[in-house]
Amino acid sequence: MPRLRAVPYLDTGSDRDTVLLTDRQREALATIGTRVRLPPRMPIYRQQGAANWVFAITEGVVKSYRDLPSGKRVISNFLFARDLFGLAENGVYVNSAQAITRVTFYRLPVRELIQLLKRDSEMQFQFLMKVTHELREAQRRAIMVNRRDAAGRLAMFVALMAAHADTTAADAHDIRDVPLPMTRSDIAAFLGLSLESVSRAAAELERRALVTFEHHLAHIVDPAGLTSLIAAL
Amino acid sequence: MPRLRAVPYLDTGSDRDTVLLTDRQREALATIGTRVRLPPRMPIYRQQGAANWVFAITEGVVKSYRDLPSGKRVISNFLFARDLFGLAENGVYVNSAQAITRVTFYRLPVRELIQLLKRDSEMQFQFLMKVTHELREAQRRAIMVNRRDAAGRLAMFVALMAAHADTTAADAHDIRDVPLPMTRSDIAAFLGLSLESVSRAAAELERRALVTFEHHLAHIVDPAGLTSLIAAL
DNA sequence: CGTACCGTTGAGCAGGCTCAACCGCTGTGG
DNA sequence: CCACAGCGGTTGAGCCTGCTCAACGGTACG
Repeated sequence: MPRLRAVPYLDTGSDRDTVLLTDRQREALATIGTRVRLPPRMPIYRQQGAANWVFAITEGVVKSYRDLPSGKRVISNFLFARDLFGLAENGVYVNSAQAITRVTFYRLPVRELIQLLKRDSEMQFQFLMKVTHELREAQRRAIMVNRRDAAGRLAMFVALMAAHADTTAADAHDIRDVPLPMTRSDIAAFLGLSLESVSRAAAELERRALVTFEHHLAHIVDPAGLTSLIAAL
Repeated sequence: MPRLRAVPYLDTGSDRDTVLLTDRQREALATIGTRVRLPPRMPIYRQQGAANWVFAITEGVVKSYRDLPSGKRVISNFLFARDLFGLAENGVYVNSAQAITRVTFYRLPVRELIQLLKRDSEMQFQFLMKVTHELREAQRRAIMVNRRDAAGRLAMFVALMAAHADTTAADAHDIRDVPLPMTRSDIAAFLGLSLESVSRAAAELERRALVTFEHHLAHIVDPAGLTSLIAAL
């Protein structure tokens, strides 16, 4: 059943992401939606396509990207478990979406979802908090990409992925091994860098003994050093 | 009374911004809120301050910005009539806000607003659409700032301001005179450029006979040329 | 009239982009 | 079984453009 993850607008005392939705609400969503499982690299929808569904991830990683007139590809966001995706405008998706890992999500028909939200005001409020959360995250990403130096951007990216990693760890700061299921090219398209720059930035972080990279895993060697580099924006 | 402006998620047939909120809903908001008028440059709230209010602009321009540890200042957004601002996380504002022009807004107490939204599901839906709209705009801004060339960024900025300008013109593309009430420094902090680069970019747009700048007004000389420069991202 | 602020312009520097070569791995077809 | 192409990734050389530092002009205000 679908879940949602969001930091609340108002203070709730705990600084952990609040798990939204009651069991009853999750059941209602599961009832109107369809559970779908897809293999890696599978396209989910294309920009300008009719936006008939909103998607709620339960497992895996999805990328949301946009192809620009020039042919450049920008990745707006990576989506994880308990995230929503399927942003649209005037009935058409503004981005394309594609599975990165094997992914499981609930496919929710928009019109029925809207009716459900209008009937269940508490659940609609959870969705409002979720979208508000995404707006904050988008601002944070904008600040990250604002940095001039590639190493700093990549450092922030690793920290961001660490925050999204399995929350089984008691504290996000204790996470040392960060899975990076996306390719270098995806990271570049997300950070607004060339993929060569990402590669060089990774080499620099290793040279500075902050993070090591192997395959699709980043290992944080010096959390304090990484944090101070991130704070230097 | 407050209004909201948003492009809907679903197709409504018209591509104009849909004016949200019924008269009754606007009255309800005016009842719980306070109408406030401020002179230019007046601070409204500070980042990390207790987030007790959400604001709905009826007239004027506001900037929402963030001071980074390094001392750099980033402008996340400019807000216009029929915009909401006051984004918070865990009960504290994530940005600071300051009036640019003389501004009038409704100051809505968050807790009462939430209660009102939970009671009036249709109005809550309008707010959900508004935040969704802002999320799309944030993605669009991210793409704008992604550009390498300063002239292209400034061109997109002028087009963005034209879209926000008085919608008295029948078509946004017909707007030639675009007020830019913010300083060059504000534009630079918004676009992620140095203010010298903004100045040089303005000079280049004038040299290319696309836009002329005087005081706080941009005059679009060659709309087609400007559009093609913008599309070249 | 001096000061402060906004804005413009110039010189030199630095960091990221482009183009290009190269490595290792994988899947394919002769 | 091997040759080859394709893809992801790394590294190097040189260029380009935006940043920094600096000087200067115009305007508003005490």
